[in-house]
Amino acid sequence: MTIRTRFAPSPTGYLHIGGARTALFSYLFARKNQGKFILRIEDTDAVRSSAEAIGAILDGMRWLGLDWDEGPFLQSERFDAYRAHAQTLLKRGLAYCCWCSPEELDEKRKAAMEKGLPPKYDGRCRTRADRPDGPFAVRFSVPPGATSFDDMIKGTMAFNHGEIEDLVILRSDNTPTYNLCVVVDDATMDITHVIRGDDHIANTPKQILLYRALGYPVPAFAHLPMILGADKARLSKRHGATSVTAYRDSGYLPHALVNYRARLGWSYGDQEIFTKEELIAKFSLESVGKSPGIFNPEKLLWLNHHYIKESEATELAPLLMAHLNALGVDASNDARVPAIIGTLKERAKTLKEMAEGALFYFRDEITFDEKAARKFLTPEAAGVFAVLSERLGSIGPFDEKAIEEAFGSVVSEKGVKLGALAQPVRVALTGGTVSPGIFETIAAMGKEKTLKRLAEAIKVSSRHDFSIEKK
RNA sequence: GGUCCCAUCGUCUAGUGGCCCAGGACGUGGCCCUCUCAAGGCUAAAACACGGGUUCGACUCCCGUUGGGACCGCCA
Repeated sequence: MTIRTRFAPSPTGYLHIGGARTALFSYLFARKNQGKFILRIEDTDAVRSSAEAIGAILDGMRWLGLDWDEGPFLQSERFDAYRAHAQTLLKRGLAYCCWCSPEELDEKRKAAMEKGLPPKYDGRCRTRADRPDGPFAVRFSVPPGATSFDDMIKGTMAFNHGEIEDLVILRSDNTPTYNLCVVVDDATMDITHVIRGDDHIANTPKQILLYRALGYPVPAFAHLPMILGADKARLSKRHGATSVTAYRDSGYLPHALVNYRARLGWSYGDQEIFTKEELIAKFSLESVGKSPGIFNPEKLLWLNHHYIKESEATELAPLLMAHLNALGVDASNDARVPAIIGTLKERAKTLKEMAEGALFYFRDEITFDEKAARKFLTPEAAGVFAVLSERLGSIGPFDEKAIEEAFGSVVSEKGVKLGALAQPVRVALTGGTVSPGIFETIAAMGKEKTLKRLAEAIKVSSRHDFSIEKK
């Protein structure tokens, strides 16, 4: 039997960081077992679902590389199937019509909650003989007894039917509800393993009852613990960016996100870094933990930085363009880009940071940090810049080695330390005191731009008057 | 309130009765390297929630307590 898993988000928002992990685990489990991974959109709530959200979810899934084998199926296109199943239940006497109004039930529920009683539907219409006019809903008739199942993550779970109310499966407007839809879909789509968040645990016995009433085999269940925010509350907008596309826009690499989330709740000994292939080969539901995990942005950042460092400059280049564009730089025809990325990989934790750090390479005019300029762009420095400029202008291949030699010669002639030369040059070229190594920076910047900047710096330094910038 | 789930460093986790006075990773501190900032190397501090059992022996098994969380919809 081929293993079939599914990810079934409701399109009421973007692909959430928590939902994406559920998707990831379902995906990994299917791939590990040479199974199929199905995508289904649970949009039975017409009011809260939107086409934009569906697009955003598909977008997020693709970006993360979670390719699905079948779907996306839309529940809104399968209403006939759900209604037919509800009719079957009605015919078999396993469901009944209910004329109670939602308002009335809502009041009863509130009253029960206040008294500290379980807010359960009293089953009033269950034995009702008459068929009054007006709209009615269809409820599943929960039989007496108890239901238990072996969760692949949490272990054996048992529920008394006394705690389960007769759930509505068809609303009074003839639309199906969630529990009916999942069961019908999972059954007819031959889903063998239902992997989802543990907020669905309480639904599971209801669904098992539905499978049985409908005569379908019951799939295996695996309930994943939730991801919480730093305050141990369920992850929400308050915890910062939570949609996967927001991470893309902030300069995260998709695999960093995948790797991070795989390790949140799952582990493989002490290993932290996994390629996608390793994840697939090593994943198992047995090694998924039972307890909820707290989302740690710092570690994600570390992983992202790790993957930036590991990536080739040429593969990062196209990704960086978008972030440069956002800062008003079009570097698409600039041949220096790979070399520039090479200088920034070690110190940019995100692509966004990298773009910001790369800005000085592209600007026509640089603005000097006032404090730095005051300290380093002195008349003495102007003299050194002139000598250096001459040296750099005469070297053959403009590479790091030749540049270092040029610096070496100036250093020994002037009898100064390298630092005393490097810092002023850094300010002259980048505008500030922080940058990649000075030789690699110069090499990446290119001869032309370097000499132009030095010439400008000589002018500024000779004057050594920054009163204009001072205001 | 009821039902259910969970519990190892601040965080993610290893650990399936002796290998553990508890290992790794992020973060934090220190040192080294060094042209700035990083990166890298070394190093330090940091945890088995509590109380009872079971056992020759419990982080590991059982019970209770406490603390977190989820669910209780004609939402999904």
